[in-house]
Amino acid sequence: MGIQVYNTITRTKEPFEPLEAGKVRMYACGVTTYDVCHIGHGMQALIYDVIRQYLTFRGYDVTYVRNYTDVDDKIIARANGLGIPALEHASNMIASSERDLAALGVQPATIQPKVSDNIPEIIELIQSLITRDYAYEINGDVYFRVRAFQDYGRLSNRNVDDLRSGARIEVSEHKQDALDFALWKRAKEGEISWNSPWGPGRPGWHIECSALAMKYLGASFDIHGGGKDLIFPHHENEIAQSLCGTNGAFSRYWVHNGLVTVDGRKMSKSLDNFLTIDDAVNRYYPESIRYAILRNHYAANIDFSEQAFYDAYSRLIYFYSTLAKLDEIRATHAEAPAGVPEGMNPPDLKTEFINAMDDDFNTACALREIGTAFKWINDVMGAKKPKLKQKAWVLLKVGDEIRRCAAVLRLLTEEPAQALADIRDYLVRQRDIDVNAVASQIEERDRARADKDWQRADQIRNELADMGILIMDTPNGTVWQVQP
RNA sequence: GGCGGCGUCGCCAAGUGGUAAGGCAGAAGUCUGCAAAACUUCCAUCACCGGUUCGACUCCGGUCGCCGCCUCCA
Repeated sequence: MGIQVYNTITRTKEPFEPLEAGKVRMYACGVTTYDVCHIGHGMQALIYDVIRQYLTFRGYDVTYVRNYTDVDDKIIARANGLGIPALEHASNMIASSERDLAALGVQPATIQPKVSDNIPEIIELIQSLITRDYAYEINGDVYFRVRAFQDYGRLSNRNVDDLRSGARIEVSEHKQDALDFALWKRAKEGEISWNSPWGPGRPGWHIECSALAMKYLGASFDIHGGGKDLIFPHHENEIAQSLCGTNGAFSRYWVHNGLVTVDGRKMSKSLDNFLTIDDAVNRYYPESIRYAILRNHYAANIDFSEQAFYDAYSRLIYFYSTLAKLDEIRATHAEAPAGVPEGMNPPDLKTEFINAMDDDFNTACALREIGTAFKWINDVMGAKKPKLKQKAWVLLKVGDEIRRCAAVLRLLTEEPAQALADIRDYLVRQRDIDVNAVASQIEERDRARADKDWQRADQIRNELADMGILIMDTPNGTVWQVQP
């Protein structure tokens, strides 16, 4: 059936067909770089990274642009507070954001342009809007004439008269109409500014995304994404500016991700209920955060709780433990036999994965299919029927398929033994567990077991269990994991 | 007030006009010295009330509750 995408502008799921065969051009709104990123930003970045990655997996040549809005009121205010230039502060925050996303395991976009590097393009677009009479200048400010654009409100399903009745529209004596929004803001005392045909100033919000998207992707492109909270006014305004300022169609598909909530409320700086990415990756194994995000559909809000991360740990331990067993098999059964032994029915993971992801990037269903494949491996691995020698090759093949699919989701990319050790370290730190004490307990238990002193051995195991330590006796000795 | 969305098993979470994926937790079993891990089995009728339909959790109307946007926001 091909890829289906839910398009906000039509409020339906549509077949995805890029403008240019084999190529996808996509844009996602990045962050305004005035402060460190919280996991809501991390979730947004991960979602579009995964969408990009999936489209690549499906054979498209993807160009993915994610901007940095590094010129903005809040940046200026914050920088003034710190006593440093606005762009310097923005640059610090960009660096911080890139460190955060790297730590989270999110890959950078193809192009990550900054507003401050693209002022001429912005001015040019504003100029074009003025020429076409969609914008006007007053005292060094330039505003977009909202009522001049017939289709205004189409994305967010609003009509201008409803907006007018809204109580909280900013009043400005300069605007011709309360709905009009700023394209260019005249510089105030001591503010960072650029020269323009309307005097020194800086871009308003919204215009940068239009200019950057069209500069790097063309006046018409395929996908535009962002958080649900940007639908209005940000994306609505982007559409207005872009369509009115050029002859292009701007974005064809509008994708909006859900938000991270805390106790049901949106995570945001203003509510002061945010968890920064930096804190999050220190507290939780980063992949567990990615898992916790991707087990939901991207458009759903996610309410993070400790439980969400424990669930993620359980699954990751299961996944990596299985992969670790496969690694052992690989080490001892390298050769590939002729084919699949009689009676074995390995899952066609790739097909199931594509079916799941084609349906509006349903990562929740994709993870179910990955889980099913793992279960199959464990089932076959534990079975006596085909000898390991015969089935090893098939097991490894399915394992490789799992890793290829999971990699699209930015999951299971680590070396299994290392991942298991790292997960344990995270849990050890979080629970404040004394690793040396655990080790000596286990040694003592091993001695008791060697003496067949089962009572003592079980007593120690129970003590460890009370601390949340799970003991596993394997042919290669006793290993332990922290109960998530 | 306007616009949009949500309410599915104890918890998390998919989904569909034809009698509800998956995960966590729980129960039983296989395995094990005993466990753990792994595997097997069991575990919901989809907020409420109407309507359309042969048939709705899925469509329509209403009620209740929650959330987002309309101001900066991923």
